[in-house]
Amino acid sequence: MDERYNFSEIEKKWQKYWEDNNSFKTIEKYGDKKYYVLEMFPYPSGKLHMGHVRNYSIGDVVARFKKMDGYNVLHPMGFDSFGLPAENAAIKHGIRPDDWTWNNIHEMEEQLKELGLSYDWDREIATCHEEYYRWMQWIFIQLYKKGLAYKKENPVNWCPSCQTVLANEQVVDGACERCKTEVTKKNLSQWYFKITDYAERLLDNLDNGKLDGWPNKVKIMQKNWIGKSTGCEVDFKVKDSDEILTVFTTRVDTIYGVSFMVLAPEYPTVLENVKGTEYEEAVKSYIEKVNHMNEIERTSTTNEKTGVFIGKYAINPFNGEEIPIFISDYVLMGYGTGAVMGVPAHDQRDFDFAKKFNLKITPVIKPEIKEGEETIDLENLSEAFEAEGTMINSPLINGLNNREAISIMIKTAEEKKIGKKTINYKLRDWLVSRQRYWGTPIPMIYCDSCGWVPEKEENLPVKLPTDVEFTGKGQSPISSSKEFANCKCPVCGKEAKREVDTMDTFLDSSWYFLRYCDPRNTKKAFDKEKVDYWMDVDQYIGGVEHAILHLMYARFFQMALFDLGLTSKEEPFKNLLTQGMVNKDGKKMSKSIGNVVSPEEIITKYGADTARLFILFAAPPEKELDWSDAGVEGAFRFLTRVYRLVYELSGKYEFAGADFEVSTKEDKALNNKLHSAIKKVSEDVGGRFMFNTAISSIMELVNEMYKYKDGENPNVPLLMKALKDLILILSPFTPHICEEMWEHIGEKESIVNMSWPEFDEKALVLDEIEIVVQVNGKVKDKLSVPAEIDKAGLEKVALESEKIQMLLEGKTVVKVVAVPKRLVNIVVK
RNA sequence: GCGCGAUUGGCGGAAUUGGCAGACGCACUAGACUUAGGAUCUAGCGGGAGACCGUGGGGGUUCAAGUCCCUCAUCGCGCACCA
Repeated sequence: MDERYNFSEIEKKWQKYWEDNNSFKTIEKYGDKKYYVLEMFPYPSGKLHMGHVRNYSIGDVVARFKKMDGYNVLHPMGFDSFGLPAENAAIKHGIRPDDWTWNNIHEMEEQLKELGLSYDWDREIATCHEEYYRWMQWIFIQLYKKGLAYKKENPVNWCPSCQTVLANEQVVDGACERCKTEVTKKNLSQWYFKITDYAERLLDNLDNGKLDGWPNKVKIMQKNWIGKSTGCEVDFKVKDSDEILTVFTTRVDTIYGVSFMVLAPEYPTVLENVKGTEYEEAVKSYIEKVNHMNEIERTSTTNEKTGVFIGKYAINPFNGEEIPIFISDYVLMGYGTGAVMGVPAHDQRDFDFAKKFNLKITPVIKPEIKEGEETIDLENLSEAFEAEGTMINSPLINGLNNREAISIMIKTAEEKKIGKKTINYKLRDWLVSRQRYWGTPIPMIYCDSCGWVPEKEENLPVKLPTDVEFTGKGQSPISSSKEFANCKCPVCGKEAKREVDTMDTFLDSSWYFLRYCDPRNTKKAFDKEKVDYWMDVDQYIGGVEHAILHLMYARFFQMALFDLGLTSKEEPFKNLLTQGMVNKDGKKMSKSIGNVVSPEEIITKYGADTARLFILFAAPPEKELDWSDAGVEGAFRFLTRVYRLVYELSGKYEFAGADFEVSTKEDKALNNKLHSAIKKVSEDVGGRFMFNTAISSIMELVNEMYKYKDGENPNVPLLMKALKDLILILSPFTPHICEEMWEHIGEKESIVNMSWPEFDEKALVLDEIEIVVQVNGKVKDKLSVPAEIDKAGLEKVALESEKIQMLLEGKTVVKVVAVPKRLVNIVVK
């Protein structure tokens, strides 16, 4: 060991050692306790950023700790390697997407290895690899066979820049999640997954204890996204017609207050209803106008209500009243039935609409006014009254609380056969087709006689063609292949055509954690026994930006595969940690601001151990982390300090282990610090995920050791024991330097195979402790007392203190609260 | 608008069950060693001369509140005409 901390040599040396010795190779040990640590795999952009470093450092500390703690740890890494950037590179620079991707993967592998992460590289996967997408296609076919995949023509979200459709989840504020281009609507025939069949289960498991290890925030986001609402469908007859319009409402209690009906402009029978009438022109031009609006304009809540009367009337089935029917853009075709009953007195949107079109406002709920509150003039409402109250003007339910009225009205509607209880979800089926090249080909074939049929499983994979042109325009590049589309129907053998669309890359990432359990299987997607041994993922770590998309899709896949009998766990991720972003100067690191700190430059300047240590120490993992150059210096300084401690002591003392007594006060203090640190790190890394406080307790130990070694008569065997344990508990954070020091103190085996040190409860207990004496809750004195002193003894000692006696002079003691091991509080008057 | 979450020294943060607020680190100040220091070591470091005052503001519960309750403010995130 060099006198100087030569991090770059040390890190290279140990990275090579781990690789040469297969230090992190993992095999199934059935019956042994296992731990599956998973970090969200990266897209191979070619360069690692600080967010990756944070994500993988967290995972690595957990993996290394659990391994030392006796678990059989699965800690894999791979690449989510299908996706648009590869194709864009092809369009721009004429590089083949596969070449571009594999080059990036190799670069990123190198960078990951430079961080000293404890991955079992033998399990590495890349979703663009034939052996991966082959099984992706196989899974697609299983879902298809189970009735969970279907093709449908629908208006879909279309990104004009990416030249592809997008899932609802990929549209953010009316724009493409990836390129921020405004999304338009297009009518296309596309493949969907029936995720809505799983809405209830996806929702249930958020609350039934299965996902207790998830952040509440993520669960709430998913709950909102699924958007369950329970209500009632009611049939309204159209006057002078056979047509029935069914509305969906959560407030059937207000049905006597209905004064109009609104349909979505896209409602299928609208044009038919106005055909040849005086309303036709106005209705058509309104629909035209709405079609030209983008998502943001259309859904803006600040917009004044617009709409057009279509010349027809509907009949309220409860009171026979005739109400005018309008179309308006505030009613969405995609939710409920696309038809809404207007109750202006008790819904703000309906109120705004009624005001605009001078429609009747009939109050049917009377507020219960409490004393001191302002009364509400129901006859002259200035806004809708949306709170609870007592039913009025409603023959069937007058006098009831409106909540009770809801269930009675649903029952009545069902009895009269004019409606039924309904549950609606905001969640839509998952659109999985993409009109792009660099993705898994959808293994479906269209035959004029047989319709859509899946490719035979023995013919998988359906390989991506290579004779394609990348123009960035029009249809999927795959359709430019001369060979690809032509095939034989797997059922009847006639000429048939392949699907030329590829799968959304979110499918690839919806089961990769299962493939890691059995990554080289050429016979199956994964072996059930292996998956059952490793799953579920004990700790999943990644950015909160995946709270809805990836994390919901993966849950859906896991459930569907569970239903297919392919796995025994219904949920994939037992515990989830969402790490915060890495910022610089309070802002997101970005090229345009020019505040990007690259992992490479930090590793070159300080080494991977310092980078890891700083990033874990600077903030708790869930919080945002502000990059600080001074903070990195501090982390580096600490490692140098540890290194020097080992170097100095090794030159002075023998490391041979020997029995020792912990006798002096100084011995006890050091021993106490040592065992407190072991305990703290065990708890903070093993359970709380507070790496910052774990590291700070190690720093305290180092400070104490510096103090101790220069004191009088240091107890050498004790010091050596502390040094050894120090290296052990620091090793998950900064593995390279710890291996080096470990070797230096004469240990023969790699530190990754060592057991986690145990702490001694007895060492944590001090003989003498300091307790606080308060008078009226204010600290007035501190006393050193035997740790085991009881309540009465404590009280006695406190009252005998000189300082306290002086303060008590002339006052009456009302009460004394004594809490052993903590404090005494004397209440006086 | 609705739903989450946050607010603690100059800064990042700690205080896990209501029990000494400010652990640990950064920055800063003084000193030591030194030809020199952006190395290292030592000491100090919330405010106030002090009694005391201090965890975004106001109120409450309690012997005791950063922690529990009410209320207001600011910031961040998510959803957003979902009937």
